[in-house]
Amino acid sequence: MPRPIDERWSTMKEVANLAGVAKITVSRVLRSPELVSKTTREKVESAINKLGYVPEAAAGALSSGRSQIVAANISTLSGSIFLSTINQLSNILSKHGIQLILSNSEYSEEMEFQQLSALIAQRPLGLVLSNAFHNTKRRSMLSRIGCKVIEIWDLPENPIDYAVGFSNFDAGYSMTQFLFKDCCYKKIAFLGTKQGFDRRSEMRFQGYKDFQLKHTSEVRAFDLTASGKGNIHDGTVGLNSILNKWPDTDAIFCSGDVLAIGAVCEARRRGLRVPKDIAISGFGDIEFSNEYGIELTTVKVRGEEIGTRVANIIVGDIEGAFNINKSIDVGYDIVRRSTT
Amino acid sequence: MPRPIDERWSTMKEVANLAGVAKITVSRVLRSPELVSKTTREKVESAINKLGYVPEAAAGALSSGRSQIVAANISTLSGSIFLSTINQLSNILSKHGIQLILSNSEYSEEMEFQQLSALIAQRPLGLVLSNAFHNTKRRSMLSRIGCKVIEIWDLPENPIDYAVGFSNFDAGYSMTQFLFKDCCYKKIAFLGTKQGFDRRSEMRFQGYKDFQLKHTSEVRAFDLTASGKGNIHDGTVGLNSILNKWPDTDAIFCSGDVLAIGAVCEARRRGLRVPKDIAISGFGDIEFSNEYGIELTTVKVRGEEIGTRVANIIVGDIEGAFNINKSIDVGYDIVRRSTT
DNA sequence: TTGAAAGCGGTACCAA
DNA sequence: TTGGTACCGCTTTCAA
Repeated sequence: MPRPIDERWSTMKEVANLAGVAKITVSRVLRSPELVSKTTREKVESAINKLGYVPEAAAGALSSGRSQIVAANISTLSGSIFLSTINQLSNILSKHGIQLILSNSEYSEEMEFQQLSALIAQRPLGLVLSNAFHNTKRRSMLSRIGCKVIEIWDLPENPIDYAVGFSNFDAGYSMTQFLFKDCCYKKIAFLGTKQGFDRRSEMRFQGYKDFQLKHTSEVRAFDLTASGKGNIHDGTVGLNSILNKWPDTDAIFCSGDVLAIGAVCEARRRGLRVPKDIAISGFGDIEFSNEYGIELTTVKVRGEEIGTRVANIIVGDIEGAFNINKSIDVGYDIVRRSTT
Repeated sequence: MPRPIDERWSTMKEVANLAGVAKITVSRVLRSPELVSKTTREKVESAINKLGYVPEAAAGALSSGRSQIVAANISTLSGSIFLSTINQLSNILSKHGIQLILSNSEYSEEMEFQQLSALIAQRPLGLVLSNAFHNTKRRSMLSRIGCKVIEIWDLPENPIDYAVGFSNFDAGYSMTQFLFKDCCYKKIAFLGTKQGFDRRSEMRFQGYKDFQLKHTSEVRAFDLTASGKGNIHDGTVGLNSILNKWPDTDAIFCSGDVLAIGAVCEARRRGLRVPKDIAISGFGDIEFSNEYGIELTTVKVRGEEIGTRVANIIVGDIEGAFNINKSIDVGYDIVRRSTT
C-alpha cells in the first residue's frame, strides 16, 4: 500500500494547538527550553512526539536570517585527497546540527560559477573552497558573500576570509631538498600538473623549480596539464616520458601519491629497481600506498586536522569567539619509506 | 580592508524597484522567462546583474513547498565504496540546480536518528540511504517522510520507496560458487562482518553460507563485527585467525577489497604464495587494487551507474515521468585476476 | 513565564 | 503580458 504522496508534515502551529499553548512557546521549547516552565515544556514535548513534528529548516532560516548549512566545493570527490578533511568537517558540524552541502567542480569553470551561485543561494554559514579563485568575477562574488569563506589545502597570500592548509610551495621545495640533500639524488625530475586549474600542484612545482634553480640550474618536468587527472595511468606515461627525455634521472618527485604509485609500478615493469635505479616520491600520504606492496616516500598532509580547524572557525564564529588567525598553517611532514 | 560583516544581499523587491516592475515579474524572469516580454526581461536582467542578485533558496522553498535539495546519508566517507556513486549523483543533480546534502553516520545509531531528523528538516526532494533501516522508530519516521526514499547498494525485500543496487546475497553466493566450481577450491572461508550495522556485508555472508551448506556442509567464517571496520589490519588479523583455526583452507572470500588486500599482504609476509597456497578474493573492485602490486579477484560493482539511476529517479520525478521500477538491479560481475 | 503581531523573501493564484 | 494579494512556517520584538 503506497503512502499518500501529498502527506504533510505537522507544523509548529499544530503542535501548539495540541499542547494548548502559543506556537512561540513551542519554538522556545525547541530552541531555549530553559525559558519555559517544566510543566509547559513537558506538554509541548509530548505533543511534538505525538505528531512526529520536525521543524522546517527553510522557514527557520528565512525568519531568523541564518541557515544551518555549510557549503563546500571541492574539485572532485572520487579518490580525492580531500576526503579525510570533508569527513572530519562533516562529523563535527553534524554534532552542532549543521548540514554540509557538497558540490564538486569536476567540470568546467563555467559550471563552477553556476554552482557558486547555487551555493550562495543557500546563504550558508560558511563556504569551504579547495580551489583558489583568482578570476575577478568570482572573487568579487565571493567578496560580497556575507559568510565566512574558508580556503583549504593551501595558504594563499591574501585569503578572502580564512585559509587553512599549508604552503604547497614550501612542501614542494622541502621534498626536493630532501631528495637532494638527505637522499643524495642529483638528477631530480618533477611529474605533475604545472599550471592551470589545480593551483596546488602548480605551487609544488614552483617549489621544486625554485630549489632546482638554486642548486642545479636544471628543471626536468613532465607536465600533465593537458592529458591527465593524476591517475595511475598518468604515472605510467609520465615515468616513461621522463626517462626517455632525461635517461640519467635518478629520482622523480610526483605531485600526487597515485601518480607516484603508477610510476613505481611502471618502473618495476621495466625491470628497474626502486629506489636503486630510480627513486620515486609522492604527495599526500593516501591511506593505501603504505599498506600494500609499495611503501612510498611522500609528503604527509594533516587532512583531518584541516577539517577540524575549519569546523572550529565556523562553529567558534557562531559561538561568538573571535578568530584571530586568518591563515592557519597545519604544516606537513616528509615521510621517508622505501621508494627513496 | 575587511568587508562589512552585516552586508545584506539584495532582494527581489529591490531588483523589481530598480527595473521598475513588480517583484513577481522578476520571479518570472528567473523561473519562466518565456512568459515575459523581451523588453521587460532585459530591464530585469540588467537590474539583476547590477545588484548581483542571487535569490534566497530558503524563501523559495518555503513559498513553493519544494526545496532544491537531495539528502544522502552514508555510513562513512573516507575510503568509501560509495564515492563513485555520490560523485556521479552530485554531478547530475548539480546540472539540474539541485544541491546535495551529505551526512555520514560513522558513529552511533543514536546519532543517525538525530541526523535523519536534521535531514528531514530540509524537506529534501529525495533521501538517499546506504544503510537499511530496520529499526521500527526510524522506519516509521521514513515512511511518513513525504519524499522519495532511495536505498542504495542493496536490494531489500520491501524498499520503502525505491532501491537501486544489487543483491548482496546473490553476489556472495556467486563468488563462492565461482571459487568452488570455476577455480576448484574446496575449503573456502569467509572473512568479514557477519551481522550488525553493515547489512550488506551480512548478506554476502548469507550468500556464502547458503552455497557452502548446499555443497560442503561446512561454514568457515571469521567475524569482524566486534573488532573491525574492514581495514587493512583487519585483513591481516583475519587471515591469521582463519589459518590457525582451519589450516587446510585453500581460499578466502573477503567481504571487502581492502580486507582482501590486507589478507594478501599478510599471506605473502608469511611466505605463502597467492593463489597457489592460498587464494583470496575481495568485493567492490576499488580503483587501486588492480593497478599496483595486487591484481585482486573481486566482485565488480557498478557504483557510478547506481548514482546515475538514483539521479534519474529524482530528476525524472520532478519532470513528471513515472518511475515504474521500485527496485533497480544494476547487477555485478565476478572479475578473475591473479589472486585466485 | 507566556503570547500577539509583524515580518523574513519568495511563489501561487487570480485579476486586469 | 503584467500586477496585487495572500500566504508558506518560523523567529523577532514587544507587551502582558
